[in-house]
Amino acid sequence: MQIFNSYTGRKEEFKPLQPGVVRMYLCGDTVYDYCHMGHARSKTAFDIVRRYFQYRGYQVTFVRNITDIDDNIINRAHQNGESVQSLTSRFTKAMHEDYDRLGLLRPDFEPKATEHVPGIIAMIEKLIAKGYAYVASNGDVMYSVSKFDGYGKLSGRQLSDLRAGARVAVDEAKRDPLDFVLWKRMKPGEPHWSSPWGEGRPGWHIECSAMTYELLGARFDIHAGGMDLKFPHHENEIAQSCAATGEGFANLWMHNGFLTVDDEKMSKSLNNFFRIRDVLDSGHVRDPEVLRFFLASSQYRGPINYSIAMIEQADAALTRLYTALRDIEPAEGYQPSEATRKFEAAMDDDFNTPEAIAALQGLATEINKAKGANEWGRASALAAELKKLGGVLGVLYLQPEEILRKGKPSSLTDADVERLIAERRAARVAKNFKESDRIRDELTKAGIILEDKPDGTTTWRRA
RNA sequence: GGCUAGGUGGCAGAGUGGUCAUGCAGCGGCCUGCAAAGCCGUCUACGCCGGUUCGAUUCCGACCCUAGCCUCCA
Repeated sequence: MQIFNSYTGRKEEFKPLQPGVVRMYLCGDTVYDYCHMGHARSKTAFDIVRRYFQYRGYQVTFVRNITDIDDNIINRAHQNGESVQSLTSRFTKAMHEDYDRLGLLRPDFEPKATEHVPGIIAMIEKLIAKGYAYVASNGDVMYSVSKFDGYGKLSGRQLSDLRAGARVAVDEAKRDPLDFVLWKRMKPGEPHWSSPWGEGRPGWHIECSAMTYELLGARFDIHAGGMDLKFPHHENEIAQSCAATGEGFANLWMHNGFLTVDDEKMSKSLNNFFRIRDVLDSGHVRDPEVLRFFLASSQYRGPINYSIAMIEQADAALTRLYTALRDIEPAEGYQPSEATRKFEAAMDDDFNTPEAIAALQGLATEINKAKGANEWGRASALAAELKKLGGVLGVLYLQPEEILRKGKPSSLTDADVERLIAERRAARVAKNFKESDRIRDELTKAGIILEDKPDGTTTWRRA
């Protein structure tokens, strides 16, 4: 398997630290609001990575953290007039609901920053002891960026460039404008923990370093997250972890590209964001699988532009796959066809999901041909293969009829549809095509698409 | 300004030094009472300018454009 390593800037052959085992860490969310489509993009991308490793026979340990203490959380809780704890537990629950709907596998470990404060403190102590950190004049503990030789390597920056580009006013307490906070001294009314530097709370970057160390050890295979985390978050993690342990850190860095809206980054600060739940409940998404399929339709490192039109394209493509699976019982076992080879070759090449999907679509064509030729055994074997490969992308889990009969809100219930189809059938038997076409028009207007089969029966689906 | 990605046909989106992505949409055909679904076929694509080459969308160089990061952010 070739994977693009953000740290070296090129594709590399994947070599796990331990044969047959993949240990990976994905930066999770700060739980102070509902998850948006950008979160969905990142989480889905690495859910597919995880599933593919599993498909390839690796034993995967997947860690995704929850940031449940930071400035945004404290501010939001204050605005809402609720406790930090109440806010974070509310949005953690909402996050799980959204991610479950998207079919994301739950992480093996989902550490919370507030539950790892002792580990965080221990790591900061180590950094101070080794001379990488200092207590600033305002009582905060800072990381001294200039002490760490490799600083800037991940994001391809020089310290001098960073200093020149720094737009923030120099903080008096910092020895260097690029130094960042490891431990924040307590402010009145904020959650706090005891530490050797007095009451306070952890900075954002240190939690990931501490939690990866506790759950995965000093060295692990993959550290993943969104592009925007590359600098400064991941750069800082590297500085913290490498300095503290002296053993190195993640073997490989993976960063997903952004989800854009109107070709602009979607983000909280631009106020152009779509929540996952709002999109799923918008009436444009037949089933959350459509959203997953949409997200898988472009390679994880590139941008993906969100719009209703794109969702509809994904819906059409997914409908085609499910249509192929209709009326066949997937075989128990099967001999992998050329499609599996293509799928694996695509996924082996840095998780090229669009090309992998092309392999799925080729399989759908083969199934349809087999059906047309009445080769049901072959169709059944291919269907099993299609479902298996779809499962790696997290799609094609549903019964075809089930998903095809979901659709936009309609004035007709399933029972109404069945009744009208029966009436139409009677008219057709009587060769009263004027009447049968009238009924079909009525159904079409209600968003119901009919498909007559050679045996006289009719199947239907919603547009 | 610095750094990093990227510019492919109506839309989305892979890929490749010299026959094919794929899906949707369009067009023609088969099938159908007619449709739908399906199958077959089809459609002047590779930002601009140079260079290397027998041959470049694919390699090299310049340029233009877009997005992202440099500040919380998936």
